[in-house]
Amino acid sequence: MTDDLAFDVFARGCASRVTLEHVTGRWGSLTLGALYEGSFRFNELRRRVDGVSEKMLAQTLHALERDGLVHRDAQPVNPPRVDYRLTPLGRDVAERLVGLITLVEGRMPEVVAAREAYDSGRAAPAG
Amino acid sequence: MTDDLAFDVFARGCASRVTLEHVTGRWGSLTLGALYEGSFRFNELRRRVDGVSEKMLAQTLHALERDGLVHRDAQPVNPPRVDYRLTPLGRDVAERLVGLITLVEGRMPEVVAAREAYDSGRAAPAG
DNA sequence: CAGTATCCTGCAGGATACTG
DNA sequence: CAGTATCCTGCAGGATACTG
Repeated sequence: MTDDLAFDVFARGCASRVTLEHVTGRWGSLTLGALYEGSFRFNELRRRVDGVSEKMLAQTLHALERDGLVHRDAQPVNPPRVDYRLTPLGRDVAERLVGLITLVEGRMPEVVAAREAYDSGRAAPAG
Repeated sequence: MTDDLAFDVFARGCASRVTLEHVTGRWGSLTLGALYEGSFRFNELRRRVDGVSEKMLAQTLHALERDGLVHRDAQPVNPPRVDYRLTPLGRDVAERLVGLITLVEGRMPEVVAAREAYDSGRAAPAG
């Protein structure tokens, strides 16, 4: 019974699935990664989050803000100035995310070796 | 300078980006989560990974196997029997993934509260 | 600057049928 | 059982133009 918990928790936990997708999704993870470095304005983020479009960055930031991971600080000046930064919750999440990323990064030699073994096994099967 | 490292590492590290997407993607994360519980056959996994199609499970397992995260054990019997389980590398990655998931799961009350605050702020702005 | 609105397209991924 | 092959569709997400 107990060994089902860890899995069930994210296979069925629908509300958290949505948040998890915001966190681990392509733009979500990159945005959290960028904000882990500090506070940035919208267009600074656009430059940091390589390849993101205006639309997707806006959409991503809304999702993360709504989930309480990112704080949006809009200063009532002209021209507008809006700063984004992680909330304490966002920082905790980003920390774990960066930990996962760092682990995978550090193990890429193993991954690359596995890929080569896999590909050569396929190219010349059974030998 | 040093504060750029953690971010650059995954913004630009293309090879790892691909692996990261396998790990954090919808079916990849669920499959790793399932295999974190133990070893399973193809159709057992289909039942455990809720909502996955044959095609996507096959595709996901290939990617994870090629990355060296999952081991495929095909026994030469009839009818065929194939067991999938995590490699040591896969286990390390799944551990961090489950850690991230567990963190988000545990903090969902905060997320839900943030959403309610966000939504009511939108419904009745400035108040 | 910090976005929103609209249009459009490629491809993730589902459904279905078939195979060793 | 453990897949592969084919067809098809919805929507993620890009491009472009516009706004407070």
